[in-house]
Amino acid sequence: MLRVNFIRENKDRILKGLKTRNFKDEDLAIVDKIIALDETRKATQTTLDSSLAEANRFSKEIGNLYKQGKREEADAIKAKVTALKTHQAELSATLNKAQDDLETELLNLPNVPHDSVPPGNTDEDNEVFKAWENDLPVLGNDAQPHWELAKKYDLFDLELGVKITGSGFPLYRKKGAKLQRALINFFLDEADAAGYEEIIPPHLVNEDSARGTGQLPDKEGQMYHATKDDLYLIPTAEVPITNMFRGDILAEKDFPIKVTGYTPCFRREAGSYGAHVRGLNRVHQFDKVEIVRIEHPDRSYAALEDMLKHVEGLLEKLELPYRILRLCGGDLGFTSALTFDFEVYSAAQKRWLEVSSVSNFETFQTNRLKLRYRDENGKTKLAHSLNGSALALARIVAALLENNQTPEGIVIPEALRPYTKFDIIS
RNA sequence: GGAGAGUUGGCCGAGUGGCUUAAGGCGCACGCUUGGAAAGCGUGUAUACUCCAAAAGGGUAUCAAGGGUUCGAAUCCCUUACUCUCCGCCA
Repeated sequence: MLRVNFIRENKDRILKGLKTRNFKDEDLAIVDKIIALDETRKATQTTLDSSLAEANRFSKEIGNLYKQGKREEADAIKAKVTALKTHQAELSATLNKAQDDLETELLNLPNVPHDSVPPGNTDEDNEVFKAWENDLPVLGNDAQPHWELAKKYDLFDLELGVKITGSGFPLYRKKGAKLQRALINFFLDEADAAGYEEIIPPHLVNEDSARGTGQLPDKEGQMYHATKDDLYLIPTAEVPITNMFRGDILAEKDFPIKVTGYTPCFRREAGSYGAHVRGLNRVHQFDKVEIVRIEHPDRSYAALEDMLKHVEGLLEKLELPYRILRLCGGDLGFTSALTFDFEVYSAAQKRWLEVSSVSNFETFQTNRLKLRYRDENGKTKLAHSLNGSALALARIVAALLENNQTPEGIVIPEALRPYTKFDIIS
């Protein structure tokens, strides 16, 4: 959520940003609407405040008059206060409505894209920020997609997942289960070595948390909702981790804040179907190690670069062909200012699979979260928040299985062997 | 799940309707003092919104959250959340 004052002061920038996100001309009116609602809110607030001040003065006077035994004078003033209160009730109804309307409109306004965000409508318009310079792996004609390999080596069982839960809930077994555990530990160790504090957060969050990072109301349909207790299953560790700092006022010396955590992620993915969702390409539950940073605004883009380097390092150690995309205006998430997606090449499917998304949200999340810091003048300012997958497992597994298949079995990359304690799946 | 007791500023803690502009203490910051430090003394010490061109200075709201009673609520009433104790269930 953007601040109203920011919108007032940067109207042209906002409009330009909305155009990058392909807003139609008639939809740009939202900006003026927000400013108008805020005018109403301010004017009403001022009137109400002075009326309240008057009533407060009267009340104090009544107390004094009673003490002096001047009951009649006190009663006369009481009547005045009663009259004021009727007016105040109206004003506060107007104020509440203006605030609610303003909030609703603000929730509909996405983040301002960074200047480097390219124009475009769909994922096909994303800019290849860093291409894979080497040759892509070419497998023989007998190469199998990961869902076939999983059957061959008994690595995961989708039918059993269906029996236990439903489609999209894979059950990993044997070396498939061990591979999952190995990857999680590998990713966590790498994040730890890069200075991230490891935490294990709750896997269900309350409504305030879901709102804080922007899952509500934007992506309500994406989350599993435990209605009896009004809790949400987390779609990513970003939600509990970033909300650790909700409402905090940090000191400058607290920066940088770097936190990592492994969690399962639950996503409803309503409406998904077809060949692209086969196997592990798109599932309702997957494992992910997330990295989150809370940064000083001056250093958030340096932090973003640092995070890209970290994710690149992981993919290089896993020896997977990857490329980095800079998301275009049409594909950029609602809350993000700048997002880089990482894709690994799945040689058997002959397509790129998204395995990581690294974003700078600037103050969009921290405004909702009320996550601030005190600057050198003692003034509170909004911090910047960033996060990235480092990494999401299911598709990494898919690519590893496919790319590393040999007649002898699936070869485990060198860096992962200390974790799997086996070199090959055969 | 049942019964009871609680929730006050960064922290501890007083506060049973107007003397609260939330006492007192701790912490923190600055100053005085000191060769330097400690102690001591003094001053200051929340957040949000808002008024003012700005600064200075005002106003409003906030004592877990929301609602109510009252001219007036930290204080009385209702609802919810959370914490603690005991019981039940339980890895």
